Amino acid sequence: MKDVVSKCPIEEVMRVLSGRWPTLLLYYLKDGTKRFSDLQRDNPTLSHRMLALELRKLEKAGIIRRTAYSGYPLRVDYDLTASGHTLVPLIDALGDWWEERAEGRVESIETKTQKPLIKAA
Amino acid sequence: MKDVVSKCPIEEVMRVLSGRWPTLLLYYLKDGTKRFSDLQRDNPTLSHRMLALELRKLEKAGIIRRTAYSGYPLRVDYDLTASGHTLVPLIDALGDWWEERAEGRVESIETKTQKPLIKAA
DNA sequence: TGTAAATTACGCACTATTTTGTAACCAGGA
DNA sequence: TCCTGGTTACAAAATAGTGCGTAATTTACA
Repeated sequence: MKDVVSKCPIEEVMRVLSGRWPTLLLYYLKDGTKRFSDLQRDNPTLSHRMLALELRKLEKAGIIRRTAYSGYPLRVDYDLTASGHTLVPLIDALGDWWEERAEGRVESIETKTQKPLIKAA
Repeated sequence: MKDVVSKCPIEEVMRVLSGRWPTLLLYYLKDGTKRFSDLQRDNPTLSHRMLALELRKLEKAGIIRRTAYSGYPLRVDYDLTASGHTLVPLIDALGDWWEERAEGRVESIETKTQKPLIKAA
């Protein structure tokens, strides 16, 4: 992650979408506006720190929009931008691809050491 | 990464595609068969060990195929499976999406601390 | 009436966990 | 012995979790 200038758009999208949370958040948000605390409740295994970090990242990437209201008890809304909405079907397509290619597969993605198959030349 | 059974296909694809290397390797391989050493040469910033690990992961995910030949200076070929090939355009779509949404943007993805905007309720 | 407590969305410092890099080693064949 | 592809052990680095602090206003309660 030393490269400041990355030439490839794919590398850049992946930098934003990599990890467990970005796509998950995308999914919680695609149905409408949510508050920080909603997202926390929706996913208890995501720490508030991570949530804040991921939300910022997605915001900078122009995928979500953050709206803060002055007043107490404090309130901040998050929702998808237009860009964010166009992203959803692309991610869906990946999910569909996975399911198709997973037909009949039982192997998990766990990395176990395995003996390589040897084919003759 | 405690979840052994992940319900969501999107979560699973992202587990495979997350990080710098998977999509990159996909790109090096989409033009045809490559050997381990080719891939090493193509991307010098990717360590020997990482290359081996990523290749295994992609293989288990059914994206690439590994073919080992018994014979002299040892030789192993990698190429995309049929599934792998159908994945390429989906990743391309993400790249295109990024470029479109990036129009006119100068902001990098660097995470700087920034004061939140306050809107009135 | 005064004051303490609760509320919400984080920031910060510190720790734990995971991922990645380094380097050394291994196996099989000419 | 050298070569290729790969593994293992250990170190370094990146990433994620924990828990406290805070702001400004309302509510709780003696």
